[in-house]
Amino acid sequence: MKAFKTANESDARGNGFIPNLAIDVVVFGFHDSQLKVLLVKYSKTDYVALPGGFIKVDENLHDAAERVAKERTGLNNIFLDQFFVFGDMSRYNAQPFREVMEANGMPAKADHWLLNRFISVGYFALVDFTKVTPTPDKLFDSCGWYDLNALPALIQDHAEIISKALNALRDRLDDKLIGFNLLPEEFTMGQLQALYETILGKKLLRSAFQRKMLGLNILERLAKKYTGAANKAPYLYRFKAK
Amino acid sequence: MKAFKTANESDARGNGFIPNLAIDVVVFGFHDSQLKVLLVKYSKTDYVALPGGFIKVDENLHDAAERVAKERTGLNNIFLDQFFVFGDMSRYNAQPFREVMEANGMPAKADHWLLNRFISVGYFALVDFTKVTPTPDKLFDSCGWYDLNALPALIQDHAEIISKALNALRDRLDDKLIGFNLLPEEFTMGQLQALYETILGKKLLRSAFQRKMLGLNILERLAKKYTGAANKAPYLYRFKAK
DNA sequence: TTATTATTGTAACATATTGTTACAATAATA
DNA sequence: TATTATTGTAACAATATGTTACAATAATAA
Repeated sequence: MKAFKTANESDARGNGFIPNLAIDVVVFGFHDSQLKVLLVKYSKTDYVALPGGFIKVDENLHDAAERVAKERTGLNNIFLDQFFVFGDMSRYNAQPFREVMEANGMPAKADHWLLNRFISVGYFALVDFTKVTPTPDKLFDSCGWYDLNALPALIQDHAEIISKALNALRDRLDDKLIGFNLLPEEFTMGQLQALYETILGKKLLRSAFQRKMLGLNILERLAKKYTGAANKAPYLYRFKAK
Repeated sequence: MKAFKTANESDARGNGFIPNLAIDVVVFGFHDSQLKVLLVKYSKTDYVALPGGFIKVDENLHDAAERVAKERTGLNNIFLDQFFVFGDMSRYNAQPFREVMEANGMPAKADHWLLNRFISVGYFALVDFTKVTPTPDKLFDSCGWYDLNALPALIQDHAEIISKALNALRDRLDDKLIGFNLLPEEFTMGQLQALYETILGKKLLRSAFQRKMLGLNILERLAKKYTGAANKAPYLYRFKAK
């Protein structure tokens, strides 16, 4: 969960928001053959966390997730998928928030709504890395990409949330063909394979991979891409929506 | 969501429970080659709903789901899986609850906590039909099995919740081998195939199905089962836990 | 201009998985 | 003892996937 977003969140009562319920969004990007995750760091402390937020009392849950994702990426039409609800008492630890609030000159009274126990709905977002503008909260955090293989220490259970998000992404990759959301509009077969290998965490055979992808009939072949390399130029492809 | 369960739920403020958040459990059973769903019917009205409940302020989410499932089935160690969170505003309709409360002599003041908007975490449970004792709430409902193919009208979005639960069950059937939770301890290959066919909604080829199941190395072959029918007696099998 | 080099696109074959047909082995009953 | 309806499994066919091989480039070097 992530605190201090819109005007009302700093209200000690949390007026206008559903209490005890948060959203955490794992925003995945793909760059330099690496999976990246968008994280925020609270100012004046070193706490690193997932982008998160709360649900307005009259807001659709999915809209709240979109709002959170849009605030941190600057993007519209983000691919978002629910994957798990985190509701163990063991995840409850208000200490980081208390410190953040105090470090930023905010009275952290014991009954402040943000210091209560929260259950959090986990979403993952798949975005085109090149289109994202990591956007910090105006008041309380910085925001940026981190390598999935070199994550810093995260508050509460946010490391576990990322881990479960990655598992969900892996599970749904073949059935739901959602990987394309991580690539730019046009891409080569090599880039697509690198993406799959990175997500699945294993090497794939080039020949079989290409045959499979082309056999799915979801790729439109475009012009060749002359990279300047001393070899045959690969074709560009575009994902064919149904 | 389901109302009026333990002492405190009838409190107009909902003290002790997390507000605006509910759990709905789709309890699946298998009987007579049919999938069954456990539903409750509120007394003095004809509203039919999924078993549901709320989360205590200091209770693990999963424990709350177990508690709800246990209250309606009488079973311990129930297989439970999260599948979706229902959070659209369009599902919000307090009218049925208002009627139920009034019909049962309970003052349904406009600010009663149960009449607020709820977001609901969907779980499905897989149980051995023969072991379940459908147990109504002491005060406000009856409880029983309904054929999945002949569901009555349900309140709010409960029909959609069941539909999504079934989809989740289908998706996870092969990967996670959870179907066995719907069968008694010992079963024949024919029963197992009937279960799979019912869940997947299609016929399977006996020969390939048997070969696949045996090839998974998860079945322990027991004694033959003499059914009294004029044909070869099938073996009984038991699911081998890892 | 003509090799050289690395990579791409695809064919060809091998292996594994799944679909389909066939048949022997029963457990009652006639 | 023959008949009947299943069950367990083999055998073959059709697909799908794993693996190897090779022609077709797009630069660069000779």
